[in-house]
Amino acid sequence: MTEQYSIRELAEEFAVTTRTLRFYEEKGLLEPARDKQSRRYSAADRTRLKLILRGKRLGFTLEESADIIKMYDPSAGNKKQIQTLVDKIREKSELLKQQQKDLELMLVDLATAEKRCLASINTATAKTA
Amino acid sequence: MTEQYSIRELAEEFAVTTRTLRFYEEKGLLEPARDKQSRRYSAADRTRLKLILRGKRLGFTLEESADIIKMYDPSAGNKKQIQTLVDKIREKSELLKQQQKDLELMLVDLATAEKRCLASINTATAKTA
DNA sequence: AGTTACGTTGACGTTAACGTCAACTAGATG
DNA sequence: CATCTAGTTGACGTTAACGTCAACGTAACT
Repeated sequence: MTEQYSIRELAEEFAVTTRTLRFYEEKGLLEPARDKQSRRYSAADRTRLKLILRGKRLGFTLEESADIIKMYDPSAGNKKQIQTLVDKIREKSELLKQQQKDLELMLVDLATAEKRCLASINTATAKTA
Repeated sequence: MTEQYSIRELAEEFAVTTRTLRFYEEKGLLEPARDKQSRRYSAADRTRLKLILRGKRLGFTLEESADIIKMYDPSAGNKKQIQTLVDKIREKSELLKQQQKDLELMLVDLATAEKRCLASINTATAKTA
């Protein structure tokens, strides 16, 4: 069957515009086949889109997402290229760990802030009551 | 004592440019005092900058960071405003949790990719040896 | 007085990631 | 046949977050 998707199907599924999908193609992040004129997206394209959007949610640029996606490609170049990739992966991991720390801190802060807000509401209500 | 910082001191400490600090001020994120002409940053300004940069690392826009910083302000408005803030906090928390999931997934993926790369290097070395 | 260091306010330039037309094609349908 | 409904390719517009001058102030050395 090798599932196929029209540009609109894929766009709707991931809540992006068709313009976005064409833009990603321009940037070399997607390479859909063609049915005459129209683009036909494969399951692989769908996966790549998923990875791109996950990268976006984490604040990666498209170029960075492209790099990350390349890491999934088993046909990576020669020894030096591979080593470079490994180094990049290590860098990314460090960054991600930092982000996790930041996230935890912020979650704690937000929880504290929420408690303060709720307390403030109660006080206000008590006063008015 | 109430520590004070010049624009350059603060910029260097956080590895940003002075332009960035002035830009944040334009956007209402910082409000340094003035010594004649020059800006004098307080410990509070320093903390806000820290929060802004933490937000940046997590992919928040400056406006979003501004909102988050407001949550730290105990003098938050009336009941409705406070409730709105609480709602925002909840939304943020959900987003952050999603990010954590994304991060974990990506870290797993990167680890797998690294193993593949290393294996690939070994194979290549074995061949050449 | 000259220059060196640090600061200031405009104001225009830049990049990423799309948005938003316009003008066109190709197939399906009343 | 006309008119939807998807799709296409330009090409210019937009926003955020600064970068990059230019032209100037001031305070301290030397």
